[in-house]
Amino acid sequence: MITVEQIISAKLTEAVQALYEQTVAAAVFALQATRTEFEGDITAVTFALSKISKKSPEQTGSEIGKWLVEHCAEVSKYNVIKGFLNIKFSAEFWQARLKNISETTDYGFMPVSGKTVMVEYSSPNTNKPLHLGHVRNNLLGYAVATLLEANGHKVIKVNLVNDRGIHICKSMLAWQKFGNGETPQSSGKKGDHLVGDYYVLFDKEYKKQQAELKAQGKSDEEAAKQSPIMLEAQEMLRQWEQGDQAVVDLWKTMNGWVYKGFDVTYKNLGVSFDKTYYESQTYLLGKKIVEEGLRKGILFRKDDGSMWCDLTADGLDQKLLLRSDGTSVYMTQDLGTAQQRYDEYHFDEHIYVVGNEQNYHFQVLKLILKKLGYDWADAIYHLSYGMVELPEGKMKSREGTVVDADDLIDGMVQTARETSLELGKLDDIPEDEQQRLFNMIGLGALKYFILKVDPKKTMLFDPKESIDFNGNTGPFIQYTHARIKSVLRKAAEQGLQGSLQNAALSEREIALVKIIDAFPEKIREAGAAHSPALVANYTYELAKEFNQFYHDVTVLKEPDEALKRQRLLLLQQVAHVLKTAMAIIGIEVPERM
RNA sequence: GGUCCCGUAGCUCAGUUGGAUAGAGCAACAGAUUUCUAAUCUGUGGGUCACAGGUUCGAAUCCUGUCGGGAUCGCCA
Repeated sequence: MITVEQIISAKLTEAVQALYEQTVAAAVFALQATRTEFEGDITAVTFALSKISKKSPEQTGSEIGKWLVEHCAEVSKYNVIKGFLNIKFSAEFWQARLKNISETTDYGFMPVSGKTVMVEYSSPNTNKPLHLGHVRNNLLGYAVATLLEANGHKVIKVNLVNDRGIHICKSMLAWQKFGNGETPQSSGKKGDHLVGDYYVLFDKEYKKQQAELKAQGKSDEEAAKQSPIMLEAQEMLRQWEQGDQAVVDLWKTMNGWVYKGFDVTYKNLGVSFDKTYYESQTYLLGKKIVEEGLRKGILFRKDDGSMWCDLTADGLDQKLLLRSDGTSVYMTQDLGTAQQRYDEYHFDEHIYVVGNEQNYHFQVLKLILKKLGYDWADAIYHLSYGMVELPEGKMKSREGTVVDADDLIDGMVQTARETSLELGKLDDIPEDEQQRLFNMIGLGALKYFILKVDPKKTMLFDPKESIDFNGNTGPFIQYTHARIKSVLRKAAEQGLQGSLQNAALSEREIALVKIIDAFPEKIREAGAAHSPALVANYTYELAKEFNQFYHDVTVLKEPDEALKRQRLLLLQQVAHVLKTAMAIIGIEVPERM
C-alpha cells in the first residue's frame, strides 16, 4: 500500500514542477508529522525549496500550499508558519484510507520477499539455568525473527547450544563428588537448576582448595592451576574428548536434565527454534577453512604451529585460529558453522543475536570470511544488544546477584494474579482460563519491559521495583485491546457490526486512522532496523491515542446509526492492529482482562 | 594505551535519514466514574540534551576535542 508520505511527495513534486518548472527529489521536502499545536496532518519544510523558487520560505510554502488545495482533491487546507508548510488532508481522504485498511487482508504484513534469513539466538551453556541476560536475548531473537517474517522473509530460527567444555565438566565432577546420585526426580528440582547448583558447588570447592594452596605459600596463579579439583575437571574434559564411555554417559544424562529444564523456560517465554545445533557436533568444524586460508596465503603459521590471521592492516590485531596443538578455538568453530549453514540454506542474511561484549568477535568473523573470499560474508549481521544491569551493576553469578529467568517469570505471573484478583474483573471465568490470563499478562509485562528498549542500549532492571502494569507497559496495551473487544462483543450482542459508512470522520477518529495507517511502514522500518522496540513504542502510541478517544467519544450510545457503525469499524481495525503489532514482537493480548 | 559503544527531567526510556517552543511513563501534587472495563483519562511542577568548539537558514541529531561510564584487545565461549 502506498504511504501518505509517498502520496504527498508526488503531489509536492508536481506542484514544484508546475510553479517553478523544476524537478526535485522527494527528500527535499523533509516531510514530518505536523506538530499537534498546529493544524495539519503532514508538514513539508520549505527552506531548501526557497532556493528553487527564489522566494522566501514563507512565500514558497504559501504558493505550494495554494497549488495543492486547488489541484489535489486529497488536500483540504494548508497553513504556513515560517518555513513550514502544514498540509491538511480532507476527511474523505482519511475515510478512503480507512476503507483501504479494512479491506486489506494481512494488514501490516509485507508481501513475500523471497529472502531467507537465519536468526541465531539464545545459545545457552548447559551448566546453569537461564538468567535475565538470556531473557533479553531470547525475547529479542524471537521478536526479530517474527518481525522479519512479517516483512515477508523466510526465517529460520536456530539455537547453538554450548554443550561441551570445561564448564560442563565442572558441574559433572561436582555432581560425582557431592551429588549422592541426586536427580531431578529424586529432588524435585528443575534439571537446569540442579546442574547449576553443582556448578556453584564446584566453584566453592575450587576456591577452598585455592585458599589452602595459597596458605602453603603458592602464588595466585599456581594455586589456580594446581588445585586438584580443577586438574580433575581438565582430565575429565580430555576423557570426554577421547570418548570415554562413562564420562560421555554422565554428560548425556546431565545435559538431558538441563534440556528438559530449558524447554520449560523456553515454553514459558514463548520462544521456539526451527533447528538446534550442538557445539559437541560443530566444535571441530572450521579447520578445513583455516587450511584453505593457509594455502591461499591469507593466513600464516607461527613457529609453534599455531595458525593466525593478520588483521593489523585493518586496524585490528592478529587473531588466533588454531592452537599450537591443532585444536580449534571459538572463532574457528564460528567460521565452520557459518559456512555449513550457508551451504545448507543459502541465506541472504544471517543474524547473530549476541551481546555487545562480542562486538570484536563478530567484526573479526566477518572480516576473516571476507578475506577468505566468501561473498556471503556481508550477509552476516551481529545484532548486538546491550547488557541488562542491576542497580548495583552487572550481574555476577559468583556474587549471587543473578536474576534467574524462572524466578523472574514466576514473579511476574504472580503479580499479574494479585493485581487481577484485586480488581476482581475476572471472577466469573473458569480457573484454568484465569491462569492463562495471568500468564499472558505477567509475560506481557516482562516482554514489553524488555522489548520497548532499543536493543543496542544497556538497560537497567531493578528487581526491588517490580515491573509496572500502568503507563507505557505491556498490560496497558493488553488492557486497551481488551476494552475494545468488550465494546465489540456488546455490539455483536445487539446484532451490530462495524461497516464503512459515509459519515464524516471527526478529528479524534482521524487521529486514530492516521496511526493505524502508518502501521505497515512501521513494520518495514522496524524490520530494516532489526528493532522490535520501534513496534513496541508504536503500539503504545496507538493505545494511548485510543484511550483518549475512548474517554471522549461514545460508540454504542451514539444515536447516529451510520456514525456508530463506522466507529465500530474503526475499533475493529485498532484492535486488529494492536493485536497484530504485539504478536509481531511475541506478545499476546487478551479478549478481556 | 588501542578500538568500539553510551551520556536526554529525580528514576526508566522515546526522539535513526539535521527542522518549529526537546517528549512519554514512573514517582509527587490536584482533578475526572448515574455513561461502552478507572490496569483509564485530564492538569501542575520538573531540562545547560555531559562539557567546549565547528559546519548552516536551522544541531539532542553531523564533525573535532575534553570529561564521565561501559565493553573489548593472540590460545574462554
